[in-house]
This record gives sequence, C-alpha cells and structure tokens, in this order.
Amino acid sequence: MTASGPPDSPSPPILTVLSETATKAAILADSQGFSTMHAYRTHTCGQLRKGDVGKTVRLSGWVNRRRDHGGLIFIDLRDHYGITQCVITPENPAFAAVDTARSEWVLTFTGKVVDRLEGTVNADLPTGEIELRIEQVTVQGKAQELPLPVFGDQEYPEDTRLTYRFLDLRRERLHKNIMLRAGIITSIRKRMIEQGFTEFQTPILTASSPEGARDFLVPSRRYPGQFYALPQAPQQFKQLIMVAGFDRYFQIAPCFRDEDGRADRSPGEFYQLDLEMSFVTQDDVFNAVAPVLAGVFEEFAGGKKVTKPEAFPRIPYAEAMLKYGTDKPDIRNPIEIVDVSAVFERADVEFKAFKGKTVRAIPAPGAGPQPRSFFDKLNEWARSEGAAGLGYIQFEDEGGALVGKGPIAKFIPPAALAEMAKIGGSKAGDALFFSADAKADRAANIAGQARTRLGRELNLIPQDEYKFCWIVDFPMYEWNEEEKKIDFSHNPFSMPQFDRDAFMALDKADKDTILGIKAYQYDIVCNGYELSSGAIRNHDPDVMLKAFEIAGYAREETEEKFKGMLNAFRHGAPPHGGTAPGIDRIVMLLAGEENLREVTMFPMTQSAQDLLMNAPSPANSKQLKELHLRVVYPEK
RNA sequence: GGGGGCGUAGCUCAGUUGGUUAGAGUGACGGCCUGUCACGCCGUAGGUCGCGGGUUCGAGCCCCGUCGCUCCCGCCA
Repeated sequence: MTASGPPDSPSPPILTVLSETATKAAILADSQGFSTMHAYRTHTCGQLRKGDVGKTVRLSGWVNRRRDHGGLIFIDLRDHYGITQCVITPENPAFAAVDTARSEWVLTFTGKVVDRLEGTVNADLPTGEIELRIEQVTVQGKAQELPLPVFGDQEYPEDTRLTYRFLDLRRERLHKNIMLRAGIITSIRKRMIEQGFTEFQTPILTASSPEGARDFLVPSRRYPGQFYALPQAPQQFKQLIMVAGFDRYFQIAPCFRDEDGRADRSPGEFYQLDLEMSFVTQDDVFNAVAPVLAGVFEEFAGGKKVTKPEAFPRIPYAEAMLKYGTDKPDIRNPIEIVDVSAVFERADVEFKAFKGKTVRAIPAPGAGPQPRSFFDKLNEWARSEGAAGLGYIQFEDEGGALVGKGPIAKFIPPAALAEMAKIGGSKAGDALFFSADAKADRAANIAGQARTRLGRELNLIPQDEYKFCWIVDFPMYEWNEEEKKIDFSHNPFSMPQFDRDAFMALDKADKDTILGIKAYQYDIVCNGYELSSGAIRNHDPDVMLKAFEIAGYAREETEEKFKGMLNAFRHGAPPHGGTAPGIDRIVMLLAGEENLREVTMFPMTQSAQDLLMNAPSPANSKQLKELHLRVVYPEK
C-alpha cells in the first residue's frame, strides 16, 4: 500500500482543531470509543429521531446553514437524506474549528444525540426533535464563496446554474426532481418487466438514417471520410429485434438529434421508453402501454387525478385538428373549437373578410362581460402570430332574446347569430372568438393557440389532473407546398391503413387519394404534451418500397438506404408495432416543472452547450489528423 | 436563420425626464451575542453598469452594432 492509499482504506485525520486542544480531544475521543466508529458516519443526516437520544453518533455532510450566536453555534448539516441540527459551545475543544466552517463546507461531526430544549423543536424537520451535540469535527472539504447559494429557493440565471450544476443539484428542488426521475425510471422498468417485456441495449455508434432530424456524426478513424451517426431513436434496431424473433422489447434509450431546443425539447439528447412488440394490432399496443403510463402517473402523481388506462379517449387526428387546433391537445381544457365557415357563407351575413375562408370559432364560456382590454389583448396576440386578427362576438340577453355585441356583431343578423350560438353552444354571458384564414390549417392552428390562452386566462384548466388521450389515424402523407411534392407526414415506417393491392397500384396522379391515406400511427398526449408517438410498422418490403416511392424516393435509393431492414424483411418479418414515450417529459409533468432542464441532471443550454464540461470544444490537430478531418470555418 | 425578454457588487435586484461620489438586500471579511432554525446587532471591503461605437457640456438611462442566457417561430418522421 502506498502512502496515499486506496480510497477504500481511509485513515482520515481525526481532528483539524488547533494542536493545543487536539490532544485533549483525541483523548476524549478514545475514551468514548470514537476510533472504532465508521470513518465518516454511523447515521445519515435524515435518520436520527427521538429514540436515538443518548447515542454517540457520527454524521458527515455539507453545511446547509450556520447560525453563530457567539457562545453557541448551530450548524445544519445536510446530506442526500436530510438535515440534522448540530450544536456546539465554546467549552468544547472543537469549537474553534467549527467556528471557521462556512456554507457548503463538508464536515464530519461526532457527538451525542440529545433532546431539543423545551420549545425549540423544529416541526418542519423530520429530525427536528433532536440535535447533535458536537464533540469532534473533521473538515473534509472547504468551499469557496458561492456563486450560487444552495440554501433557499431563489431563482438564478440559467448560465450560472449550468456552470455550477453540482451546486444547483445540491438544492432541494433539483435534488428532489432527480430522485423522482430515478424513481419513475425504476417503476417503468418494473412495470415493463411485469408485462413480459425484456430490456435490450442497441448500438450508440450506428449508421445515419435519412429520415427526420439532423444526425450527430462521429468521424471514423479507420475509414477516412466515413462517419458513424448517433441514433435519433433505436427505430430500425427495435424492428430488427422483432425480425430476429425476440418479442416485447423495451429500453430506456438515449436518443440523439441535432436540432434546436425548446422548454419541452432538450437540444441534442433525450431519453425514451422505447418499446416494440410482435404479432400485435394497434389495440394490443394500447393495452400494453396505457397501464404502464397510467400506473406510473398514479404512483407519482401525489394524489392528482389520472385517466384510467382503459379510458384513454381515442381522438382521430382530423378531429383533434378541428376541435383543438393541434395534434397534442390539452383535454383538461373544456373548450372545443367548432367550424362556422358555413355561417359566414350565408347570404344574409355580409362580413366580407370571412367569406370564402375557413372560419373556426372558439367558445369562451363566461367571457362576455370581460373588459374591452381582454378582447384587445387577444386580438393583438393573434396579429403578432401573423393572423389578421381575432374577431369576436359577445352574447347578451336582451328581453329574453340572445343578441350579439362587439365589432363584427352588426354584420350578423339574428338568424345567423342563432345558428352560430347553436353550433358553438353559446349562451348569454359567453363570447365566441373567430380564427379565419384561406388556409384551413392556419385557421385551425391559431384557433388552437387561442383555445389554450382562453383556457388559461379564464381558469378553465383544472390543475389537479393528468388527462391522457390517444391521437390516432395520422395521415400517411402530406403535401409539401414549397417543393410541390408528396412527403411523409410522420413516420415513414408506419403501415398504411389501405388495401395492399390498391396501395401497390397507386400512381402519383392519385394525389387526393394518397393524401387521404391514414397510417396505423398514434401519439399519446397528456395535458397538452406529446408523450410518445408510435405505429404499427410496415413489415412488407414491397409495400415499404412503394410507400417510399410515393414520397419521391427511387426504389434503388430506398434499397440502398434501408438495405439492412429491407433485407431482414425479406427473410420472414412478423407484423409488429410499438411506441416510445419520452422519459424526460413524463418526469417533467410529474415534477410539475415546465422546463426539461429541471429534471435533467446535466442539461445543455438552449443553444446546445454544456457549460459545466465545456462542450462542444475544439479538437486538437492530432485528433483531427487521425480522423482525416480539416475544419473549414464559416465566413463572417 | 428570424422575433420578443433579460444582462448594474460573489448572488438577487432598485436606479425617476439624461445631471453631484451608482444604492438596497444577501453573501464575504471583522467585532458583539448561550437556543437559533431566513437568528439578531455594529462595522469594512466589494462596480470596466455584458462588450464596442455613436449622440450630448454630461450616458447605467437615448441611438447603432455585437456577445451571452432565455422564451417563441423555423426545425424536431
């Protein structure tokens, strides 16, 4: 054994008090048998209770808070498990050492557990009935002045928090979130295994796949000019696992996408509960996944209501776009959008601005009496979103008759108004907002955002609930207006809901038919967040080639890019399907947070930098040479 | 790539219509204090007002540019 010694056979300094008092203390220590105690702790800082009074114990942790009364110092010692108040008086030889300790120093205290004095019990602390009388102290690590205080729950700038993430993580809120995350992942694993799923690992260094997001590329040293790619998801691997004859795969899988971040979308990397099953229909996947998600939410929701797994509503994509203006609706919000285009087409309605357009009405129950500023604010917001505005009608009761008020009400005669009120389910005291656009999807989109804003401002969204739904029947294709071509709408590996022979016979000219094809593709949405997307896969190589051909990929191109998968499908592929709920978003929802950074241990900034580890960073010339790379910087 | 918000002491912030030496709280340091738990009291130090340019007799404040963080749009099957 060398002088420094391995870390598992420590011989820590017993004391760092002044040498004069050290001897006395050391003698005291020996007489009480301290030297036979564990080097760092006999208990955790969250452990001691009334029943431990009288015991001599050793605690290690961080100085959460120090209260110096001159003749009496309190130190709140904190570790992973909790906080214990420790106290020392000047008669004790260790007093001088404790006196020097500051916030976030790491200390080991040895001493006796005592009852708190009458009237000084702290009911907020689990350990609040006792305290530790410090008899010995060891300084294990000092701390410089803190750029970010651990104590308290103040807000700090994001870059400071990220640069000093190790300090931020010591704080109660993040510590709790990260532990919650761990608990959720453990629970998910347990539930998946109980359902007969098996966890397999798939490669991290793999091939670039052309669909979807930008890849992170890893240059190959052995093959100049060639690159690995980090997986955007283990999509192809999990399908290959099914072809390989395994069944019911899952993985807590890291996914890598070189796209910009959002509050609910980490830049760079994130985790999915990736799963796949063989010989299943869409219903089988739903029946397997819903209980896992509902179960995990039930377990960690802290008493909030959770949709029962058998009661997840199934909302077809088209219906979601109409009623909610989005494919990830928050169905806690009771507002449902309706189409009133026909009302504005009536001969007796002379509001030209809406003629010939898609007009969606957003009912705002009880909003009628809101002040003018309420309506102006929403109108202003709509304009900032690029809409022409957000028209509205306020419904009032006038001698038993329903009348409309507001800037556009005068264009709408009573009969049309009545029809409108009927469609929108409006009564006196309600308001109806209008989103109109020549393009139906734009009208729907603005209406959807207005629905969300109205739900929030009118306090219509219950906060004590997790409401799940399936979004089903996604379109297989969509029209790319810019490039005047048919694109995949979502996942190109989904099975079309279409007769096989008819599908194989499709021609590019059948544009309307093609754009009407739905896929066996589905999302799980909870409280307005897309938690997962999945599909019954296309396991028929001919149908797959045809599907890609429709989206403009030549057969040879598809053959080349998906060689591995097509080849596998030609050697006996089972029908299969799956999905992949986002772990980070699940934790975010259950933690009640609105940003993924709050539930990620070491997140990057929105602009994809790791301020703690300093990534990305330049490669040195030796590395570049080995990788056959030369950097060309962008021109200024 | 584009739009909005923010950037002043280690940290959180205030700073009036452009006007003397830029303030407070907290933390740090020093002193006092034996029952606090956001302990209290007194004192000291601590600033390139993100950076660069401009307007002005005079800029933390107005203008232009730029950088950083953030939220959003694009993007994310």
